[in-house]
Amino acid sequence: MSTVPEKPNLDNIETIWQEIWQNNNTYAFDHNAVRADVFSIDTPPPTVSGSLHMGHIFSYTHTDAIARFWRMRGKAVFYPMGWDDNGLPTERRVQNFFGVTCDPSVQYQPDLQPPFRGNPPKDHKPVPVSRPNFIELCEELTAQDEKVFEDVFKRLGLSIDWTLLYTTIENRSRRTSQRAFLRNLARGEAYAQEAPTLWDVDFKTAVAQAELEDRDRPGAFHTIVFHRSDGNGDIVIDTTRPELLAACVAIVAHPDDERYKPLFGSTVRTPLFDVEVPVLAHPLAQIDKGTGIAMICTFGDLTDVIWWRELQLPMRAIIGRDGRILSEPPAAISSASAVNAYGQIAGKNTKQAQAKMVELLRASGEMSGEPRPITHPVKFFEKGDRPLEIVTSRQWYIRNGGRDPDLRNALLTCGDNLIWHPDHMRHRYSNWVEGLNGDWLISRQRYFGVPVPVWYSLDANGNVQHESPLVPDESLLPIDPSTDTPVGYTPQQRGEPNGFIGDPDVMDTWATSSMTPQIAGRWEDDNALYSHIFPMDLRPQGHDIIRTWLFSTVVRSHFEFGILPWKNVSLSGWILDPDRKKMSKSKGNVVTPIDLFETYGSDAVRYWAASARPGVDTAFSEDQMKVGRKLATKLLNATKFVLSFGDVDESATPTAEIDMAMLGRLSDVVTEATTAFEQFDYARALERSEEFFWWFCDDYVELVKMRAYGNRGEDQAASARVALHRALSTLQRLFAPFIPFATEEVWNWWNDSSIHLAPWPSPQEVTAGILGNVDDSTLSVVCATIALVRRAKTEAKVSQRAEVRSLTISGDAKVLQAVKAGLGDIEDAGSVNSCEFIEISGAELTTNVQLVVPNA
RNA sequence: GGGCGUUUAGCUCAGUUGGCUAGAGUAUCUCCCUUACAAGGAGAGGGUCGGGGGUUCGAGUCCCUCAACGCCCA
Repeated sequence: MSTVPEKPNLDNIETIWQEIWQNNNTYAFDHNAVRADVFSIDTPPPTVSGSLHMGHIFSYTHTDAIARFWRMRGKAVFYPMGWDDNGLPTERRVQNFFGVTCDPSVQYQPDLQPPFRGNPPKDHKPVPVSRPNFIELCEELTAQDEKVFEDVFKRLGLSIDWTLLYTTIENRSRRTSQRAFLRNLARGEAYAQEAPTLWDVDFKTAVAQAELEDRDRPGAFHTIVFHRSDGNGDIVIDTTRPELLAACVAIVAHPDDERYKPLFGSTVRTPLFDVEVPVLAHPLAQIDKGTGIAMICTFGDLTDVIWWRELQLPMRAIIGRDGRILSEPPAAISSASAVNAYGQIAGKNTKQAQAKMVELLRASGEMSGEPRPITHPVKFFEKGDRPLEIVTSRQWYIRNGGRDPDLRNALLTCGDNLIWHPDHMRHRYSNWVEGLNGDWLISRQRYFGVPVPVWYSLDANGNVQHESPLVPDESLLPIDPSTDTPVGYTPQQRGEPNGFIGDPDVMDTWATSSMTPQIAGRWEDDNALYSHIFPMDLRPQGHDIIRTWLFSTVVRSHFEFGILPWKNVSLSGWILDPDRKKMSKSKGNVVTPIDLFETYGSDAVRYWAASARPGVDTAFSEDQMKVGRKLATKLLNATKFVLSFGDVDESATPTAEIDMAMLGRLSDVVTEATTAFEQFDYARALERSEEFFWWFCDDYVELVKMRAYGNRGEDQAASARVALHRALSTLQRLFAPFIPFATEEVWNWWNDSSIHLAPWPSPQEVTAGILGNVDDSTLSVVCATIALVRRAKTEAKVSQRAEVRSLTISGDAKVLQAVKAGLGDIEDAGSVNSCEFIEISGAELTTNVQLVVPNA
């Protein structure tokens, strides 16, 4: 028994159904389902201190459509959500909100009250709090942000099982991350090393290769005169960083450079600082760059690091972690005038130091000519505002193949074995892995993150014993070495001779995010669950984080389990504004999702997203949302029409050729949509279903409408009605993954349970009971005939309702036979009073329409 | 500099191993209040498939080349 509203509409359906789904646990994962019956998704956890934008709406809709398809296919869908609240963006937000700063040396204080909750005055000096207290404040603040995110995603209609929710900073995530790290450490996959490290002087942290970006910056070549030690003249070199002259350890030219070949092996003295440095050959020196000979400093750029390592040069660092020139000169700078020169740059930032060096070199006559401006690429932290410096420090690394060809090949094979959607995205992965030039630096000199879970013992003199870190038992995780005490020590021994200290650093956010399958699947906390969902079926994500999130997850899974973390990975494209520019806040062209939900409805916004083919950059288009809204409205009205005939014997079989042919076409559509979905091509599934649906409404329904009302007798009506029912049921289910609210609404008019738990339609059920092949050409000819009648009426500028006095149809025998099979429907739909047939052998379908002329 | 992608109607895009006259939506124009739907329907016009070359009986589709745009990496 169906209940159809008098005037169906889409108002408020999001609110209504989202609450019902929540109360009925419609999307609950079945924890008892065995692996073969599960479809598991490694959902990207959005950064909660940011905001949800159209890019999120876009890509999460794609995943949701896929999740809904597999759920209807009978899979237990493991579809968790996570919030990424671990990391720098949250840290900054929390500092600004509460007026605190994190200081790992401070003691934990239970029930700490921050000085402010929002808007601290500008002159407020941040209050230092312990790392555990800081994390508590982060959790308090992110909880608010997370509620907003949750509401948006629910409004969008994501079929998440919210009981599986995780955050990347909560206890469970910290435990998982630390456990994985300790196992990496035990197996030698993680190690600490003192090494030159790219350093952001504002954030005061090391950064990894994956977080770098090149930015073109203005610079200038300065020509500086070095003096040959043997007194036989000078050598002029070009450098963009004269302020690093005091850090110079050698000068270098290309081994084939005839100009400098005779000088290799000799030495020169640096201007001002009078340090003797060798003239060396290395293939990375560029013959055509500047004078072709460069100074090597510790360190101006990554090439300096390579030269320093490969040519085994001494260390003469002059830049500190604050980005300023160190107060003490390197030991090699010894003469009084050299020390004096150094004193004039000590304490300055690099820009000030450069100006001073230029001044000094000019005064001494050791700079030739004026600086020559150039534009060159400079390394930046992707979130940073100043060029990175290179400082030497002790850092933790996880091996990633950057220094080990065997591991690199193994990880390349991992990429080869993944199924990529779209396939060409696999090149992004292999390009990245092939270009790695070092291991993955995971320590960050930050606070709000997962602490590196180790301590170090101190010897009798209080020296740190880095070579033998103290590690906690896994059962104690998560720990914070800044407040927890290692086994065998007392808290009072922290920092004392023969005592201990904690590692002060936290891990990179990717070191935790790379564990999302393990965090969501409760690895080691609930191994039964984990075995049901891992390795996962799908990792959906943006292609911008292939080098970070995707790659790091592959690395961790490779080390811990020796297998890929997922079978499939799908990459969504970018959202472009109508000018085909990438949408971004700074351009001011960002639209708020909630406003669009209000204006067009969630289904309409989803329709726009789902129309975009996998991986393709897509223009933001409100027009497309309007089309989506039309589709949803049309489905409501079509449903109202089909259900208006009352209950239908669902077990009956259509008998009219037209009806059977329509179902034959629909059955093909089901096959195509199913195949497309199985290949993760939701857009194709939608397109095929939609194309059929509009044809169904415009042609088929119009053809059979009068017959369904009973114009041609009860048997004929029954055939049309059962065909309409079957088609409707099928179409509603085909659209369910895309427009979940509207489909649930209409399904609810004639079914008791949720459409989202209904079985995905099969081609067999659509054509059940229809024996033998139905000749589709009958339907084609009938539709073509009625189209010709419509055109005649349009050309005569009369209503489609106008009567046709007589319709003459010509064509060959086959055509006429087809027309006759659907003649009743043609006459009804075209208001045709009488028909004549003219058989012409081999002729195509033609018609002659004689209209009833009004008032004639 | 290396890699990848895109280029089809005014706009947004389909077009699967080469195969009927290259399609859809949208926009534009014309007509129609028609008993599921005017938040609708019927119809029309609109394309040198980025340029050039090649393979083939046949190329939007395959090959070569050039160009523009976009992304990734160095």
